Amino acid sequence: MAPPDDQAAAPLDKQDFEALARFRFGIRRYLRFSEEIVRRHGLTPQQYQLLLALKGFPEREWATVRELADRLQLRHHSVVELVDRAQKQDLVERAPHPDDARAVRVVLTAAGEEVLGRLASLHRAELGRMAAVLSPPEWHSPG
Amino acid sequence: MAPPDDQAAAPLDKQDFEALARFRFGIRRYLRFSEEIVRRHGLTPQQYQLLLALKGFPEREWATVRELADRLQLRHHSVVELVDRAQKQDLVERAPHPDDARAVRVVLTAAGEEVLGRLASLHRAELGRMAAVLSPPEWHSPG
DNA sequence: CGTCGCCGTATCGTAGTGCGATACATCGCG
DNA sequence: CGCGATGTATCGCACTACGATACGGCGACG
Repeated sequence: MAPPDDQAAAPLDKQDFEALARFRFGIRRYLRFSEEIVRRHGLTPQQYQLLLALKGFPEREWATVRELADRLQLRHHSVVELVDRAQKQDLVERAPHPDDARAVRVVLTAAGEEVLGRLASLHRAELGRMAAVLSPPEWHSPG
Repeated sequence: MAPPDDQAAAPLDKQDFEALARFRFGIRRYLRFSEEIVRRHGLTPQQYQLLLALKGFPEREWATVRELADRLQLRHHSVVELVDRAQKQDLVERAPHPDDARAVRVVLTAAGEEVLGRLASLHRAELGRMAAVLSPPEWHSPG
């Protein structure tokens, strides 16, 4: 009789909107921080994401273009261009895929590894500081 | 003698990189979800953020251009253009500021209010589902 | 009560980047 | 060994955030 506990149906009150807005604000602030610090080191935000996705790839430390497209939530050819630019800056390089001649292994260069180390460290620190704002809101609903 | 407990100094291990990457992946997935659903309703992601920032503004439900620039982490004139586009679609409108003739009150229209309600509801639901992936990582550090 | 520095808003041209459409090579299956 | 499926690359385009700049109201000071 009471509607199912699916929150999607219930209308939002002012508090909900504020929570949603605050969370989005948190994300923006984090990305903004990231962008600034990353640019200071000579890369674009996307390039940092690329490097991080490689180094942080489960099991290995490289990935194919297609895998990256999934992890970065981009189209394949957007990743191609991203890799092109990063390669031009000697952050990553392409290596042949052992099993599939169509695919490409994108791997970090020494230089890429180095910058990433520094940047990731700074990000970890900032994340610790921002944890409160960045945590997704808890709904005061299902009391 | 042991370095201070400031994490920024300690080098990251594979697990840290994976955690960082997973979190960024979560953000991307959420923004991606948001973008898709928002576009399906005829707005751009930025427009949704604008509406949400207005409706979710602490205390009131409107804001000046400058305040929005802070909340959206954009430059003032980027917000101007964003408001221009949103106004053209009848999502928001400009009203004079009671106390300061330089400033502008940006307010939601009825149409804007309506779409926002539906979109915010969907976002709240998705946030519930994604909470696990979206939570900032806890560092296994100071063990 | 007029002038001047300051702040908020708006305009213009530009650069970066993600996308759709398309092309091409390789894989694997019958 | 041909053919659809899959992975990568190319081209042109559109969107949007930005820096530089301009304009107008504001408040303070003499």
